[in-house]
Amino acid sequence: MGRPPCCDEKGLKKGPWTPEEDHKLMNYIQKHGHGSWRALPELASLNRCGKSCRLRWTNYLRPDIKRGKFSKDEEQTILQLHSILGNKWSAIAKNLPGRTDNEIKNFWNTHLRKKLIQMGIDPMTHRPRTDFFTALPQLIALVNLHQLIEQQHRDGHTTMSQNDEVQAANHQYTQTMLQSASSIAPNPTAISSLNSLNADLEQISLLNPQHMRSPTLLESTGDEDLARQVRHNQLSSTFIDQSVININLSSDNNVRSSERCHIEGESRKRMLLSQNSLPPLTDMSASNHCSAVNTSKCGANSTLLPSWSEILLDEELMKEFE
DNA sequence: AAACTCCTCAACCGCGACGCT
DNA sequence: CAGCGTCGCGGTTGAGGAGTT
Repeated sequence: MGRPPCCDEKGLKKGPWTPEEDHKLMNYIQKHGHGSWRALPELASLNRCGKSCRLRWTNYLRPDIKRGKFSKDEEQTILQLHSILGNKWSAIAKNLPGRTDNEIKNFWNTHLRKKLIQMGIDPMTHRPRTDFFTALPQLIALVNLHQLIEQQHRDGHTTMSQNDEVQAANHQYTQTMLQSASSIAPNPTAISSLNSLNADLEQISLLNPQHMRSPTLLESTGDEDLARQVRHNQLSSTFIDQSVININLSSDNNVRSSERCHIEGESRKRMLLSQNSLPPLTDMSASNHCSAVNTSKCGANSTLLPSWSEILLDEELMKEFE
């Protein structure tokens, strides 16, 4: 059986709308309202199907549509709502006045999704990806870079530059990632290659004990920039460790959820980070306390634990935390 | 300048939900 | 309750513009 595509009947026009068609549709709806979309094309003298008219109106011609680039605030709202609602574009659009579900969907697919992937965050779960093997080339490049720095060091540079120290801090982070990856490696070959890489890293660390300094110690000796970098890396290491041991914080989150709904978004994020409390790595869509229903009660910006994407894509917050 | 690739976004398609009879 | 019509949603496509070689 199956339903015939609506535009196939009567040879109705498809494809891009002309200014004349737009004008007809706008005029008709402004005078009469859209009424039945099915009946509208004939009444408005348009050789289009009702569906096409509805889409053109809701996504393009509606007078309250906001066009142009998405602001940082809008971006953060989309991230937050997507972490709760998933691909419920129309529900997300309800919290962004003037934006259509189609526009948000396009923005997500062309910008935000890619951005999250680049940052190592799974765009569906909003959690750091645990498939470390896809990141191995970058890790190896980091090791190579470090070896280059080592070489320079041995060649007579007795003090490390700021950049060297930052690289060293990155190295410490890399090492933690590799240790974590080893423990979840899916097969013996992968474990072996990771162990070998990790052994190399340990060698490098032994040669350069500064790399393993604590941020507190670094601060006390005046290396505040490096201390910040190390702290940043330790934050990253923390979530990787969490992923490995798969801590399920969902029940705890459920208890605290209603309180969190009342805390304003930004201060909430800062508070959580200052307490060294991080979002869970398990699936939030299932564990999350503030469902779509609660979202409407609490408002778009103050409902939930921040997701990883919210934290990591909030440039201001990350600057502060570093 | 031409050819090619990549990216964006308007529009389409198919399906499920819902309301009416 | 079943059948039908309509609407709205989410996934996907492809035209055309932008950028690169």
